[in-house]
Amino acid sequence: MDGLGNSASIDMPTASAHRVSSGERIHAHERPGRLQAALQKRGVRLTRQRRILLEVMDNAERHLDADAILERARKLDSRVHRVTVYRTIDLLKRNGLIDELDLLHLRGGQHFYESHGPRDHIHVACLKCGKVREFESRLYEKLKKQIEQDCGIEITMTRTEVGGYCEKCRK
Amino acid sequence: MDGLGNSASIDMPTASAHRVSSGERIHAHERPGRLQAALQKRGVRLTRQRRILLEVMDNAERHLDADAILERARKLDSRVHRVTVYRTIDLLKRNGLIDELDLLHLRGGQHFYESHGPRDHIHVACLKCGKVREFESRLYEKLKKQIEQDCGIEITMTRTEVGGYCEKCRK
DNA sequence: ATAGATGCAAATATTTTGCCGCCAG
DNA sequence: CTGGCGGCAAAATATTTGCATCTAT
Repeated sequence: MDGLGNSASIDMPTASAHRVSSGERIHAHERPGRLQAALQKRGVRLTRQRRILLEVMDNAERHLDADAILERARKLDSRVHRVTVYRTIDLLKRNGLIDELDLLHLRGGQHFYESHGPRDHIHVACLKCGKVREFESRLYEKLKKQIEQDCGIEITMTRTEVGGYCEKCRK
Repeated sequence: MDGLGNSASIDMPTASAHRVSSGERIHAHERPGRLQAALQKRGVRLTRQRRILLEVMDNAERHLDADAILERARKLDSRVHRVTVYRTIDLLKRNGLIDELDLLHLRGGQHFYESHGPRDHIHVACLKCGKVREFESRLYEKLKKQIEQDCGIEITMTRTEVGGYCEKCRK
């Protein structure tokens, strides 16, 4: 049941941060921190709170919003301020290191972030149970090429979010 | 320069509402109002303010946010309240008559709305000049079918937003 | 030493809610 | 007539900004 599409079931964000850890293939960054390395290479100043925030985002197994990031960061070091979370998110966005998602605003108006790897993917959400999974497809890559050609645009970011009812929730 | 892809250049939302009126093919609802007709058929009560709001949305040549809708509505009848705009948007969403877009939050956190026709389309935005155009493609339809199959989901809504730099802005 | 980062408080921006009087059907 | 609808004020949610202080380099 997959073929082209990769998948990773991910729980919807909740205030109570608990991982589902669906095991393998979450993404692929472990100890040193991809984000931290990237910023360092760009000569960005690495402060105590940045290190913590980057670690949180690097190790997140699901899409976190600002609030969830803050919560996790504070478990590591309570001296992290909410404003710093927003400023760090902004820094990472400006450097093109993370993607901002809305996940169809299933639970409010906030944004979710993911440290984006090399491959684009689609977010597929069940409107009933809230599960979100990621999906990659060659067709998607083809579609983007078509858009670039036909619209004469050079694409730098994409966001595809699909909502519907999953197998379980249809029964 | 088109083929599969339909296109319609649309200005980015601005406080000062002025239409670009790129002429033909904006969508396809004129006088009586597709939205109004749809609600009437469903037996929804049609109040003075609803009629106005539906007219505004039916005749919009570009994607409007709540504020722009209010502004236009007030030009027709100043007795329309902001809260009513939100409640009407909610009504239309619940009835599946409009789509909610973020347009990549090019200008803030607000949402944009469009009275959706039968065909899904992709929103392609230039990150520099802010122009948004719509794009339809058979490939997109195929992709959705693939997602339904591979993810076992029954898709009820999709949102694809693409950002990049258009021909003019690359020069 | 110093440019840039953080903390704190307050401001913004956007959307939602409670309550009560009003109007479309 | 009456139940849903709209107005108003206030709350809620999400994010940003000004300014003084601190710190990584």
